[in-house]
Amino acid sequence: MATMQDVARRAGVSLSTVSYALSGTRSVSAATRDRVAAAMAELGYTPNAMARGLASRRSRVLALVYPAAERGLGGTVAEFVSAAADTARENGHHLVLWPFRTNQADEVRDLVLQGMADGVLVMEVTLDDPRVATLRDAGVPFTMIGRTRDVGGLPSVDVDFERTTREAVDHLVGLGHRRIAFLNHSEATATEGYAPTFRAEEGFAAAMRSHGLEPLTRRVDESPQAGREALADVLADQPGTTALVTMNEIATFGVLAELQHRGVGVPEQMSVLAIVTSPGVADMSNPPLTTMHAPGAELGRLAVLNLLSQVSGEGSPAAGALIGCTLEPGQSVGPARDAAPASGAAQSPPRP
Amino acid sequence: MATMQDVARRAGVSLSTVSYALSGTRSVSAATRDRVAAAMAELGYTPNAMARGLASRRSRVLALVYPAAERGLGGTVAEFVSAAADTARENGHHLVLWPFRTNQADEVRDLVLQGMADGVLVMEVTLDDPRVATLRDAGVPFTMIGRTRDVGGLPSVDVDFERTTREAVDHLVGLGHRRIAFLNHSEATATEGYAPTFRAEEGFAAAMRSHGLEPLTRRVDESPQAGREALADVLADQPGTTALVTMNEIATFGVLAELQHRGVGVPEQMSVLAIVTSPGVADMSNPPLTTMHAPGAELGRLAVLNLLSQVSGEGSPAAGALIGCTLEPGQSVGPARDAAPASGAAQSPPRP
DNA sequence: TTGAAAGCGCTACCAA
DNA sequence: TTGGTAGCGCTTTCAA
Repeated sequence: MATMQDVARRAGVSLSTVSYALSGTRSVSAATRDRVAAAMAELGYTPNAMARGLASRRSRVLALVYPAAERGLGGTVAEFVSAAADTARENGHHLVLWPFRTNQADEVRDLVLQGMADGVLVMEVTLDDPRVATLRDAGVPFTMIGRTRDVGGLPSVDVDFERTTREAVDHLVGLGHRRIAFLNHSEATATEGYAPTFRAEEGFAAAMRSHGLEPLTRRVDESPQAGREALADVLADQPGTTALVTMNEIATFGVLAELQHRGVGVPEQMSVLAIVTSPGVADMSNPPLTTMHAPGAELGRLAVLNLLSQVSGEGSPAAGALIGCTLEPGQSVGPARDAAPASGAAQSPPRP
Repeated sequence: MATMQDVARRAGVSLSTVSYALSGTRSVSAATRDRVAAAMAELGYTPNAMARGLASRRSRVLALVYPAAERGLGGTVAEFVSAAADTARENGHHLVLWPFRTNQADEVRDLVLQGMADGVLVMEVTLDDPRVATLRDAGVPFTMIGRTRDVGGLPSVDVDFERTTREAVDHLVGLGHRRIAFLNHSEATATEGYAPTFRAEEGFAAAMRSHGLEPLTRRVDESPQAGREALADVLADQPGTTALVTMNEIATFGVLAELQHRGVGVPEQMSVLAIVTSPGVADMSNPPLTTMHAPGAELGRLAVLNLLSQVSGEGSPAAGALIGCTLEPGQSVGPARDAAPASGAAQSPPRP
């Protein structure tokens, strides 16, 4: 392997000039720069990341910690990772996914303390996430994707669940729907402190009440079968239901299958609005789903920029950013079935 | 940050003794070892990974390259990653996931040439994978998960598709099934050279023919809707079909929904055997699926051991390992519907 | 069983 | 605009 010293000799310049030509840290004449570049090409020079890291005390690696082994990695996370990796690269960094389990807080901290990474993006943050406390106490630069119960000014980016559920409800109410049910993530996610389950549920309830409507929520296991059962459950509890908001992709498949099985037309007799979805799910069903697409890419970009601003010590990172989902029209949402014929749909009183 | 020199002073020994005490590379008296350990604890010493990497010319990082941004990361890959990470850790290494796209072969190579990683695990290998050629030519240690068209003695681990499909067919034939259809991955995966699509298809055909049966295969898009359509298609083409082998999880959901919709009992009238599945899918349906579980964990372990043997230069790594799937009984496979009533199930002649 | 010291290949400061 | 050089914190050989 050719070293920087080899390049310097070949180009007839000093080692430091090669270093500066490579990093652009100080100006180098065009002529010199060309000769250095030529020497590098001729020798097939490849910089040594360890040496650079040791000398500069920066690895130029950002660690994304995500419990991939526990959760898999869906479309939304994939969009996040993709955008985060691109943003990191544009800023001269590598974005690397470190498959640590949620209970490996110390290992995550040590990554940075040992200099393998300059900072951490923490995904799947729970309401009381042990990793966050550990990183904060160790003074390790990090940005949360999601929020703990008590955000306390810590840097974070997250889906704006309040806004997303409100827009979902507003959209449906605007179409004349009054009896709307929310099919949430599972009870298991709630038990383990998965924040979106709570934030979306609260947001949905608040939005419904702001319209004078009663929220009906069900927590549903992540399986098609559970989706079918949840639909049956909802229709038994609230027979007049004309619209569903779902935040559970796999269960939504079951819901659609069960609706078809029962001969309930979508969207003629039942509207289905899938929120916080990943790309591609809309087209996995017939009719294509109307969705509110999670802002994975935007979150990834913001999270990396936030972390870089901490790592570079430049500027004060925004404490927290909340991004809403984007409504993407499909064919699974339409006017309420009794809204068109009746004179005043929005006036129809709730049943006792 | 305390350095090794600080620890040495505090323990009253030389720097090199601290290094040896830490690495165990040469014997250190118990007394000395204890004093070094105490000094480390008192100072809160954390070793510097960059310095160690520079001096030893080894990063102790294994890079797993996987196009997470393009594919997401399902249960099988999650099991693989988990086992690979554990095996790496047991051997003093980190396993990190580097989100490179399939066309970023040079970037993957540079990872190792720059010393950020010691070797590469290449996932989602296609029949003609550009990354494999690049890594081979650069002399970078790597192990494929999957196989190119021409394996040529390159280190690899893979699912044994030939064996898995044969066992699947044997199992069904043993239950009296004669008309068996295979629902494969999509045409799109075939177009991009995704090897499992071909290997499974060929294996299924060979297994069927070895029983004197005619293979019927359909390539199905990865969506529930496509699964429903594929079932309709198969039943139209081959009305007497009594069993399905599927290698397409999402489509399988649609198949089950459509079967229920048509009132076709599972497994009384139709057996469904899902092969190369990830954990959890079996329980996502009712009745629970009978599956052949992909050996993700075993592949992860073997892949890391193979790569480590290359990196350490010790022993010759096994060129290739093929692991079959494990049959996991569920309730979606049963005797052929016309086998039970008839006198000799296995003897029932194929219809003309 | 231990110590001394020569690097590993860079960055970045101090001079010129 | 360029050169010289002192580290960065460790591993590992050579000696004792």
